[in-house]
Amino acid sequence: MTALPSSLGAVDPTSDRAVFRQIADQLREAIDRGRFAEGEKLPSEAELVEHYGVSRMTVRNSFSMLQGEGLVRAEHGKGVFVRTRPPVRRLASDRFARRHREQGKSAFLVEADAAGGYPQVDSLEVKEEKATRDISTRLGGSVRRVLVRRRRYLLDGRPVEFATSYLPLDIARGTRIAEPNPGPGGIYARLEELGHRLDHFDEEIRARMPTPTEVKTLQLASGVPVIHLIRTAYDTEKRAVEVCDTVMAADAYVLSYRLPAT
Amino acid sequence: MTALPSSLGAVDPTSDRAVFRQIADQLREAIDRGRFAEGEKLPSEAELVEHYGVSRMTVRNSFSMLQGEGLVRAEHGKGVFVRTRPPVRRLASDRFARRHREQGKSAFLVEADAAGGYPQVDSLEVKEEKATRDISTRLGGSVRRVLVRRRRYLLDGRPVEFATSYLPLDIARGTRIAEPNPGPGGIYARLEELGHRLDHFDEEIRARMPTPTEVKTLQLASGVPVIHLIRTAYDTEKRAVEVCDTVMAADAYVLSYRLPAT
DNA sequence: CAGTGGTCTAGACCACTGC
DNA sequence: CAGTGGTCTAGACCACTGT
Repeated sequence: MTALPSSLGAVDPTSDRAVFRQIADQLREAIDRGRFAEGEKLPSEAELVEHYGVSRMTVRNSFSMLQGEGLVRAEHGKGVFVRTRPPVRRLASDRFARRHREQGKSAFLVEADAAGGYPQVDSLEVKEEKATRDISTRLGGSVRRVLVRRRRYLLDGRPVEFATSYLPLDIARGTRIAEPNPGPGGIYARLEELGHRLDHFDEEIRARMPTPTEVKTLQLASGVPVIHLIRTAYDTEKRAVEVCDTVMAADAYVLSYRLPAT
Repeated sequence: MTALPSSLGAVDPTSDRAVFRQIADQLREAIDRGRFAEGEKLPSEAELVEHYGVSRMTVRNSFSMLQGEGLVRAEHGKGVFVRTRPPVRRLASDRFARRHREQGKSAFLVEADAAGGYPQVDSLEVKEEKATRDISTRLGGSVRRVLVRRRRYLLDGRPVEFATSYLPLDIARGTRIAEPNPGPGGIYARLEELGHRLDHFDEEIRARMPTPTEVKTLQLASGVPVIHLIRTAYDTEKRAVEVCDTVMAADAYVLSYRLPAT
């Protein structure tokens, strides 16, 4: 018996529960009980191999489970660590309020202010494209080509959100919206200046596991889902003037909405 | 060379990209391109072992990746299949509208109507408990004990949602709310009859990987996250009258909200 | 350098499925 | 029964980390 820094028990090879699951159970419980603190290193694979008297694959299989649950992260050459919860951004339902736009603040800045982090925007791309069927439908059905604005948002240097906006060409072409920097208050402020007074936004929310591309772009740890939000902006004439497709690292966000009871 | 039903290529063992990742990439691309349709069986482990000339562990590692991404599911003794997308429930932001309550419909029934599925509720538990700090805070801070209502919702026989409601005892004790079946229109209808006219709801939304308990309760496939929604109901006197903690299978839901632009 | 996790092999036995 | 995935062993070599 090695004297592990923790008090992990033994496994029962005759149990119905697979050995690697038993080991994962014990580690998970130890983490939940605070036996291993956030950011702390778990016993190495070699230590667990010796402690439990199993092969390395079995131990790795256990770690693999815990990674899939988002409980731990492995660092090559260093060890396996209990995942720390990153600071979250709370998206309030007033984040598109006109008073913010009139103060020259874009929605992302409003949120960053609230979170107290340092906001950045990068990998900006602005171009014209053919609208997909879905985007065309959301924009009212008759839109063929759109202005596309892609950008990635970072908070304190960490990528947290990847967003793509689609606007009908007859609205956006040749305006400040078609420039990389749309100016104070963001594109919603520009839309209102162009006479499209905003009435409301519809937001659709899904959650799923990220694609490999999203894992790269958002530098996601394994076991972290993404929140996929599709927002459509409507002006007071009931016209859809923008669709924004956003993918967010789920561990960095809490969305917040207020619903009327009437 | 075996003649696989698909046209999967070869792998480059000298590449920087690990062999099991290359295999996963090829399978993922084949799936994305529709080379394997939804619900279709992928080549067996043995077939891929022979096709790529690698060991079984390497192939299993590839499958493991795709499972983590929610792309495929393995069925013991049958094979590995492309995951089918279940019908989703769209939760509209008017699901708590008074007009529905007045028609005797609970929110879940309203949604099920819209989705066209067959709704069920099971594992109902109603009891009094000590409030956690978090629940107490959400209910205004001074609440010690609460009435707790736990239930699981099923759609067409599949568990999709697990919900727990917390209500202050001075409101709920001795009323129909404390009974397993609260009657037509659900507990919100009873609250209004008791004089707590509802004003609005605040909803907090998170997404994360499920705990092992949630995997069991919701019969979740691997690679499926959960949406965690915490709703607080307020009456017209600004009092929090209920907190509802809901965990949903993310592949079965699209949440939908309308935000004012003002 | 020693210690860590990342990848891979070549087997083995088991449990589940469908014929 | 043959075919499938589930689990496990006992090695091997590699790349990355910190001293």
